[in-house]
Amino acid sequence: MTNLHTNLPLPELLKLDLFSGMSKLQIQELCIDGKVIATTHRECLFSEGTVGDFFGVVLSGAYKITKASSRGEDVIINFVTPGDIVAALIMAQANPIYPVSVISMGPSRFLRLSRSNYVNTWKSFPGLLFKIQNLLLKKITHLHDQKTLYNAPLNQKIAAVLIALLEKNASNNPLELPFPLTRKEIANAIGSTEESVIRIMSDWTKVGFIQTTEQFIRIIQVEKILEILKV
Amino acid sequence: MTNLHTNLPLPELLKLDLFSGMSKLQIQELCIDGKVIATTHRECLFSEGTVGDFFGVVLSGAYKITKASSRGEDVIINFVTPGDIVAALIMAQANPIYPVSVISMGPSRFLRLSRSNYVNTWKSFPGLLFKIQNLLLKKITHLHDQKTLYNAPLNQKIAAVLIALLEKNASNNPLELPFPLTRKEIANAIGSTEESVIRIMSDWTKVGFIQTTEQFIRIIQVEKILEILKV
DNA sequence: CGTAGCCTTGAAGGTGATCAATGTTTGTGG
DNA sequence: CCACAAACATTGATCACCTTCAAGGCTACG
Repeated sequence: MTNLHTNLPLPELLKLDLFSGMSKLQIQELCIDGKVIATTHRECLFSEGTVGDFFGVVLSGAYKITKASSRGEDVIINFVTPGDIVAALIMAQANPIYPVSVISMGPSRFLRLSRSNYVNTWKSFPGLLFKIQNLLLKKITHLHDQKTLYNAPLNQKIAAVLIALLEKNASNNPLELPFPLTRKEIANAIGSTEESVIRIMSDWTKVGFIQTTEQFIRIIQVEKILEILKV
Repeated sequence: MTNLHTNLPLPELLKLDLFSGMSKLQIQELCIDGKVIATTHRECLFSEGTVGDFFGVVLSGAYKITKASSRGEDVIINFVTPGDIVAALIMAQANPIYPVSVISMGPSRFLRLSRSNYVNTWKSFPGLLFKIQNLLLKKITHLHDQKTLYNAPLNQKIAAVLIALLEKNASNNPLELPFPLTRKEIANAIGSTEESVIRIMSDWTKVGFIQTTEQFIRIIQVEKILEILKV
C-alpha cells in the first residue's frame, strides 16, 4: 500500500457534506492523525476478516466493497465514491473486524483516520454522528431498493446499477462513469454472470443506448435506460 | 390502531441491550412520552411514504419491514423481533418520511417514542448512539449476507431465512418460530414465488426436516437445514 | 512475446416463474 | 351458529430466462 503522508487537504475536506458548517480548526481536530492514501487500480484498502483499526473518507476515484460468497466468487456489496464514509459503522464496536474488503477501482485517494480518533473525538460531536447516520441511511435505502429488484429481469437490474452510479457522480453530458467498471463487476453486483451481463449490454451498445471505450462506460441515451427501469 | 396508554414497562426495558448499564431514571428520561402499542396480526404500525414522527423498540412478537416493488408485490426487507429498534435511523433527518412499512406478525407490542425525543434527548447520549450504530451494523451485515446468497439456489435462500429467524429467537428445543410466517412471506423475503417455496418446504416436511402446525413453523432437524447452507 | 485481464459468441440444459385449479383453514357478519 | 369470504397451502403442466460450459479474440503490460 502506498502511504503518501501529506498534509490534510483542507480545501477538499471543506467541500464535504460531512464537515459542512464546521470550522477549519474543528476539521483539523476531527482529522488528527489523518493520512491521505493513494491507491492504484485493483489495490486493496483493507481485507475482510482483518482487524479494523481505521475508517475514513473517499476523496477521489472509487472503491468497491466486496464480500466473499460461499463459492469463490466475490460479491460486490456496493460502490463508494468521493464524500462517502467507509467503515465508520464498525468503529463503534469493541474489537472491530472488517466484515468486507475494499478495493480501488482505478487510481483513487482515501483519507485514512484512526479508530481511536472516532471513539474519542467524533463521539462527542452529536451533529457529526447524525450526519453519519444520514449517510448510512442512504446506503441502507439503496440496499433496500436493490432488494426491491430481486425478482426483476436482468436488464432492469443492470439498468439500476448504471443509474445508481450515475446519480452518485454529478458528471457532465454525455454521462460517463468516471472509473473503470467491468461486466464481471456488474454481474457480481447484481448476482448474475459475466456472460449474461455482456449479452444485454451488447444489445444496448448495438442500439446506441451506451458505449464502452477503454473500460469506461458512457451512457448515451439515459432516457432509454430509465425506461427499462419503469417497465 | 389500538392505543393502550400504559405506564412504561420498566422491567422489560431494563433487560434490553439498548439500555444496559443505564439507571431507571435515565431510561425514564429517554422514554418520556413513550407509549406501549399493542398490534394484532397483519396490523400496520406505519406506512411507507407517511411522515415519520415516531420511532421505537419492539417489545414482544414480531414485525415485518416491507417495501412496495415496481409491481404490486410487497418485498419484505427484514423481520424485527424484541429488542430491535425501528425507524431510529431516519429520525436524524430534517423531515423524515418512512421509507418502508412495518406490519405486525401475530399479536405484538411496540414501545412508541416521539421523534422530538430522539432529536433532543437521545442525541446527547453518545453511548446510546453508539449502541444504535451497533444495532444498525447487525442489520446491514445481515443485508450483506443476503446479497452473498444472490445467485444461490432457492433451497439455500429459504434455509438462510429460517436459520436467521431462529438465531434472533433464542427459543427452546424443538426450535419453533414464535410468530406466524407464511410461505408467501418467505417468498417475498427472498425474491421468489409462493409456489416455489412451497415445493421446497413440502419436500423438507416429507423428509422430516421441518413441520408446520397452524402457521407456526417448527424446525425438527436444524443440522440438516444448516447442511443445505454449507453446500 | 507471452500472460493476464477483459470482452464476445454459441449451444445446451436446468431452475424456477407463470398460469390454473383445488383443498383447507381462518375469520366475519347476518 | 351458520354461511360465505378471505387467507393460506398445494399440485401439475408448460416454458422462458438465465446459467453453465466451451472456445476464441482483443488489448495492455511486463
